Amino acid sequence: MPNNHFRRGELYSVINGMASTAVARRLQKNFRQAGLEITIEQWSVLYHLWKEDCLSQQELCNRTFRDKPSITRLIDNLEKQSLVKRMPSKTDRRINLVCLTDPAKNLQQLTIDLANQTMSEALIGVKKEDIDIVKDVFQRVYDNLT
Amino acid sequence: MPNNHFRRGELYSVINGMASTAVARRLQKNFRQAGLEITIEQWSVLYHLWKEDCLSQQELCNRTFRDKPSITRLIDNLEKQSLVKRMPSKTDRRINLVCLTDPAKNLQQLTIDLANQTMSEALIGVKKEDIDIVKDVFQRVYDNLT
DNA sequence: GGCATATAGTTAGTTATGCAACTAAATCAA
DNA sequence: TTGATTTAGTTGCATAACTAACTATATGCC
Repeated sequence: MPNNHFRRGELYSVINGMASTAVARRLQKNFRQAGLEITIEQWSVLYHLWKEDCLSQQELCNRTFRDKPSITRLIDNLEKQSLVKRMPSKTDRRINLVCLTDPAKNLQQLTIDLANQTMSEALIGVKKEDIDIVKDVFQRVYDNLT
Repeated sequence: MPNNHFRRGELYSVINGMASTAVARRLQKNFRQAGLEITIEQWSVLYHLWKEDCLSQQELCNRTFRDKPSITRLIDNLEKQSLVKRMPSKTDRRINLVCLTDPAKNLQQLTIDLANQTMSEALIGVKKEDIDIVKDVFQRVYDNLT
């Protein structure tokens, strides 16, 4: 039983260490080699805006699983690079709608190709069913804890 | 096919966002509620030292999947809290062996119990076989990229 | 022995994260 | 309508991450 218990801590350690470094690092590297100055965190925000433009910061928090200060600062940095603009909502003056600029729209295809390529490299030898299981497990974990 | 491709980027987004925040945040919170002042990153270093004490910083890099500057500063902070000590190796003067102090040894049982409890909460409704699949997938991903 | 190369660790600079405390606007209720 | 509560976003502070450049020691080759 102590052995069984210990393995859960280990699982945490493995998931946290591997997932959040190896893939992220490779993707970041591929971005840089392609001459792109964006971080993967910034990219994850753009990713959701490409799916649906002009989201509120709160909505970006929900979709990227980040807290509000993190999003505030990611948007700050994206705005400095002229990739997004904060547009005050007309119906609720508390809300900033975060909208893509034209340069950001042009990044979509290239960066998504790079992400696909990176994930393909990462997933060599992994069965499609297992990928679905990983997604289900993380969804369940997220639901359990929030 | 474009749709299929898009889903891999999404997978990255899901794994990175969910795994590295929800579980980590909960575990950190449980540590703090128990009056422990350590971060989960610091804990992950201690975790490997409890399994094998007096590892070199390079060995801690390998086992925690972190780079050298990250480990340098984690050890700096752990040393400030008197949880580890850097001991120069007698056979190779480049090497610091990182060794646990007595206070750190006393933290082992409590923090591992908290980690187990957190992972149990996180994994409610997840089948044991699926947990093993997740571990295998992440091992494979890590091997593919390093 | 002596020089090139590899390895262990540190430092500096930028970005990101979490938490707590804050402002401003909207909503709800008496 | 006014006063309390909720929601959206920002700011300050501490820790952690990556990269690149650095020092110091060890190893390998001639």
